[in-house]
Amino acid sequence: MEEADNIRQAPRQKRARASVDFILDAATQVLERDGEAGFNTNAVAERAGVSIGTLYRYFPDKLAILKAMGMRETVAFRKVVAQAMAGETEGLARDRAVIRAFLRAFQGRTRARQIAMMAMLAHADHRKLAEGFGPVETSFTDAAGKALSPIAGFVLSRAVQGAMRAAVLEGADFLLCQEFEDELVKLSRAYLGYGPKA
Amino acid sequence: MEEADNIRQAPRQKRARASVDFILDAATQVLERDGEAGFNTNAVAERAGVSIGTLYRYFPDKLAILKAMGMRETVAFRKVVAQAMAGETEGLARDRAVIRAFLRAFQGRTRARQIAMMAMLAHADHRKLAEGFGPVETSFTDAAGKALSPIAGFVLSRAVQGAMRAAVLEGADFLLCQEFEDELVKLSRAYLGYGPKA
Amino acid sequence: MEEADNIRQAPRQKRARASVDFILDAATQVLERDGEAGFNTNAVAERAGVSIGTLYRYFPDKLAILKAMGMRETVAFRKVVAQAMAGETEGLARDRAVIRAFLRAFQGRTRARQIAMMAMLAHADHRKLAEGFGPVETSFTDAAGKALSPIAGFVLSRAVQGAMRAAVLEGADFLLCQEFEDELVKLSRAYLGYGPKA
Amino acid sequence: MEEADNIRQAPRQKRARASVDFILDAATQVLERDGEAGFNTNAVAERAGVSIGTLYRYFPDKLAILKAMGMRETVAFRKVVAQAMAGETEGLARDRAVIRAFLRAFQGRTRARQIAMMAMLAHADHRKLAEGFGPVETSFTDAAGKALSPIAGFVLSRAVQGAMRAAVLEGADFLLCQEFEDELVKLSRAYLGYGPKA
DNA sequence: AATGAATGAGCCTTCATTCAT
DNA sequence: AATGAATGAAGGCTCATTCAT
Repeated sequence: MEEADNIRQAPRQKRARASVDFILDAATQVLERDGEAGFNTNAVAERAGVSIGTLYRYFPDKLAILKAMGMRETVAFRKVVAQAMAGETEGLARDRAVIRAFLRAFQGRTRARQIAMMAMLAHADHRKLAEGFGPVETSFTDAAGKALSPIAGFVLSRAVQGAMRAAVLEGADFLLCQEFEDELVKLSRAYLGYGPKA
Repeated sequence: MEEADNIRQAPRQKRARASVDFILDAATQVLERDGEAGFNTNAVAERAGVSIGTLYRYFPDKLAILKAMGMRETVAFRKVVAQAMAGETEGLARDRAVIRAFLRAFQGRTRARQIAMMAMLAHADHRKLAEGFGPVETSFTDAAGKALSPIAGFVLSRAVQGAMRAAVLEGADFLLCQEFEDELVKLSRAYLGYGPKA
Repeated sequence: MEEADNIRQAPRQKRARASVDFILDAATQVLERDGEAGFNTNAVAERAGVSIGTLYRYFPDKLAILKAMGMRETVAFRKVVAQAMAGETEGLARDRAVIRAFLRAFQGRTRARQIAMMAMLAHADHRKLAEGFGPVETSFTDAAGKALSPIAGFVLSRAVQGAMRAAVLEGADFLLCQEFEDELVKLSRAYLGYGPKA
Repeated sequence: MEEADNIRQAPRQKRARASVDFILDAATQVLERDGEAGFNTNAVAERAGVSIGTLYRYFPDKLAILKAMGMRETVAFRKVVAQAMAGETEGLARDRAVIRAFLRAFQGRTRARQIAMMAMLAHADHRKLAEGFGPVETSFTDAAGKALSPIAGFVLSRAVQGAMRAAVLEGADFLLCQEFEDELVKLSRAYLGYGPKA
């Protein structure tokens, strides 16, 4: 209801809501299959099974689709993070849970995600994309129990994500190795001042 | 024989060498001025002061220009890193020197660089771009004097760069603050096991 | 049975009659506000406060709206002319009354009318638009009391209107000056053979 | 050289000059054949025998073509008028010569011209189109040898042209009759105060 | 009768690339 | 080697019109 920013017409009927989702799904698929070069409105509409006119009913222009994809991913990511933070993932320290959740998101379709991620990085509003970090940043406390400064929170969250993104973008083969996850956790904990063995 | 991947003809004469540089300079300027949308071969050629035909003598296609830009930046970055690593920057610890060199590179043209960086991230070959990290990764040793594992080297270098990139991409206003630099250094040292006061 | 040429369904109910008028009013406003480029069926329907489907109940296609606008203007013009001819405008010679009535019609919204007029000129059926001249042409008599030939009637009416239209289309600033009106009257009378002082 | 207003690139080579003329000729033909509805850039380019890209090399957009057509017609009209004014058309009074020149211009392709004229009226810059009248207006003198006031000059020139245009637009069958010409001349002379038999 | 979501033909325009000069 | 006019495939987008509800 309040995501109308990039949406031409708030789709209240379920049919309309479905159209938006079809289009976003189709956009993801097109991006994964053909890369950014093949990402054009006609292809997306066709893949979504809607007419080009319908596509333009819900998105003012091509870029808005890309942005909406970014937002949808971000929202999904936030949910995962929130779950991890809430300790729902039992038996795992929260930091490890968040990192693992992110890494697992790429399971199986690494190459495809790489393209989609690059396209998104190129066009999305990084400020908005980053909003999801807010809760993560503010929730961390260092070994002494002190809350992080805003800059420290920024550094930690972006550093961990930067390493994970780089692994995806560079097609690193250790993306799903345990050692990689361990090192990320180690980075986080070291920064927060927990002992190396924590 | 030594024809580079993306260069049609190895430019041996100085005039040709100059043309390539003019084109790359022009490409950077166009990207900064008009964003990726305005980045087209005709604009680049015009800005470079060469004909479109000449541009195509040196670059097989548009993408090659973007890739070459990425490579040139990378080479420049490597040089800075190498200098910092060599301790040429007197009175500064090597790690801090590298970080500072990177941060300073954005001084004054943050917004422009953001666009250029996004475009590059979207199209460049991340594997090749990352090659510059090789020396950095392998040179670091932890507090115990032990060399880092490849994955650990990867995590450290990408984490630091990830945080710096994010600051640029998100338009963070603390990009040139001392605290930001300090936190990056702290991140690096904590990960390597140096005491928090190091 | 009495289905007008450009009207799908003779609107007998007042509500329907009102819809047609709303649409025509809206069409005029859209044309004045956005020019011909912005003149599309969706915009007209929205401005009229009816659905696009309803618009198509009363007009078979877009062009019909433009034609109906032209006809409505013509009818209104005829009424003014008839009044002037009937001497209802007291104290003014009939010819001057007709000319003044036309000129006054543009008072206050010159620019808007210019666009509307151009659009109408471009699409309307000029033969039909001109029918309103019939009574004017045949009613004039020359100084000797002889009726005008059809061609002479045509020349006189179109000449006067041509000068007035040109003043609107060229944005002449003397549109409402007394001298302009005087010259038009003079033209008319001179042609009819009345002395220059008439 | 100074018509660059609507021309993207001053065509100095003869080939380029020819392209512009081809395009303008083609535009006229398309307009005459298919009306304004069929007047699209692709059709014009095809008819002109040039690629759509070439068309856009010389005209920034579709409207510019229409405007250039208007200007070309105006320039041609000016030439005819100038000739008539210069008395080159021997044995004919100057006013009659101008009128006849205009009327003859429609010979043979009345219907086609009507469409073209309407399209031009709808989009052209009427101020610019009217510039050609300058010399005509200022050259006329009344029966007493006195120059006309600006407004009187305007009224005379637009009145005569208005009647002629109306004949074209309404498809009048007397367009080329002698009586029509005679009445136009009579209108002009009566207005200027020459005796009815002049 | 009214609605308005959906359709899709088709238009304008861009720009990577070629090649005759 | 360089030039730059020409090409034309491709794609973003509009909007007149339909029809299920």
